[in-house]
Amino acid sequence: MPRQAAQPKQEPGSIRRENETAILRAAEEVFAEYGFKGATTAMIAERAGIPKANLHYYFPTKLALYRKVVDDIFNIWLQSANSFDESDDPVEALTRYINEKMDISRAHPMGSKVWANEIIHKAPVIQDYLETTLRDWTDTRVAVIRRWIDAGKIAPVNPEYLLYMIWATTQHYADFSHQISTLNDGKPLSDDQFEEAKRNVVEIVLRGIGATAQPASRPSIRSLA
Amino acid sequence: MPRQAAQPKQEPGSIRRENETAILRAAEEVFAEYGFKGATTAMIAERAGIPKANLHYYFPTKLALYRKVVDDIFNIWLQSANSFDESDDPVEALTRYINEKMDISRAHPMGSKVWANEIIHKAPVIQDYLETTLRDWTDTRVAVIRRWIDAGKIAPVNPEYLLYMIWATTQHYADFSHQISTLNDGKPLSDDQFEEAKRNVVEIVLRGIGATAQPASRPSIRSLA
DNA sequence: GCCAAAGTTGACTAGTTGGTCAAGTCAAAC
DNA sequence: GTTTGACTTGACCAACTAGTCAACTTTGGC
Repeated sequence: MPRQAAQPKQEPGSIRRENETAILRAAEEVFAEYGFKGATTAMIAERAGIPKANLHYYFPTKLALYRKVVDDIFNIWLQSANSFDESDDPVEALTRYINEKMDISRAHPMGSKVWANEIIHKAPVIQDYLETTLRDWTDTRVAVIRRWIDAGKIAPVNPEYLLYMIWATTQHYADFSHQISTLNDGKPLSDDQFEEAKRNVVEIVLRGIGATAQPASRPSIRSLA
Repeated sequence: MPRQAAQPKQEPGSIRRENETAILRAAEEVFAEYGFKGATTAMIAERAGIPKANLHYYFPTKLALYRKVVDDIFNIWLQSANSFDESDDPVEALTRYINEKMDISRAHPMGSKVWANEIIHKAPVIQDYLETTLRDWTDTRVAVIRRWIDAGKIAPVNPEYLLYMIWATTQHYADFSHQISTLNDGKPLSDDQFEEAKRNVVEIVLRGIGATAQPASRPSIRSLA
């Protein structure tokens, strides 16, 4: 409730934290649905239950608020990175990674939409993330996939394009959820349907790269090429 | 050149057609890059090389212009439908369809972005397309895929989720082209790279659904389930 | 050469919106 | 009970932008 006031000495920043959280939550929704330009600070303030002037007390400009939203999203994004690295077996690693990315699409659809919006609009705010963190992350995983190929564990596919397929498909369930709902009789996918979708994605990708369904270590066979 | 004037009787609408085309081309680019709200009619007019007032002579409102852009995009979209139906063999049909969708992503990336923007923003303008044309198109193709499964030509995957994977992956090359470029040393994919990406997508999807690489008619085996 | 219809355009307006500001409120510390 | 610093908020403004308009030009047909 914004109606309370400060305990600056006792619990410094507790009101601040509470209000910032409410604003950020509202901002993520509004930015996702209307884009940066389409969103208004008045909308965000209303959804957060505070006057517009109060929003500007916590976030001096619309752009600063937007940056914070994007920043939070990117950190959630990176959390899915871990799941890729927990195993050196392609079946296990990719199963985990795809499931994790699908779960993020389910749990944070707004964040995914904001991200998609950014990329479509040529990343005016996140270009540095793309060139540094995302770039490094991708390079490392491409190397891992290449090792799997060299070890004969998966078919010789292009690692980048494999990652793009995984990103595209998993994020599609967040970014295009409105289209999916419309094609699903106007109702969002149920939990059961979503689990089925996850299984399908994992299954098609794993079979698609010639990874065995069971995580078994096969003798290393060098692939042609 | 907008500097010419009318031949209303001789070639009725030729200036009109020329200017409308220039405006629509500019509008597609600007709407793709900035979204509906972020785009301004002044930007579009400038890119089309005409004064803003002239733009409003041809398209009374920004929304009317946007609708026309979206309408054109959807028609290009539907053209890829044909490629799905030209064969009843899954390998041939899906190879054709995926390649066609990839080619559209390459040739009309702006259109794809406008479409993605619309869906992310809950389709304020195209909801009727989703509920009618796209819905019908999807239902028909789902039935086709189901027949392939029943005939044992492909593995028993969920047809909807297979289509989503194909849509997501192929459109990713348009919608996320900026991210792809950034990860590709800041340069757009070359023609060779793009062809490789196409081959990878086709290969992974076909293998992923257990379709044989060579279009061969196998004896119809009923799948379990 | 004159007319009508199509096309062109600079200047204007009304509405929207990000951001400011001054006048407050509140509660703990002293 | 007064001070201090955090927080709140209605009213306001400057910038931007979709759309209008009236005066103008161009062109082909007669």
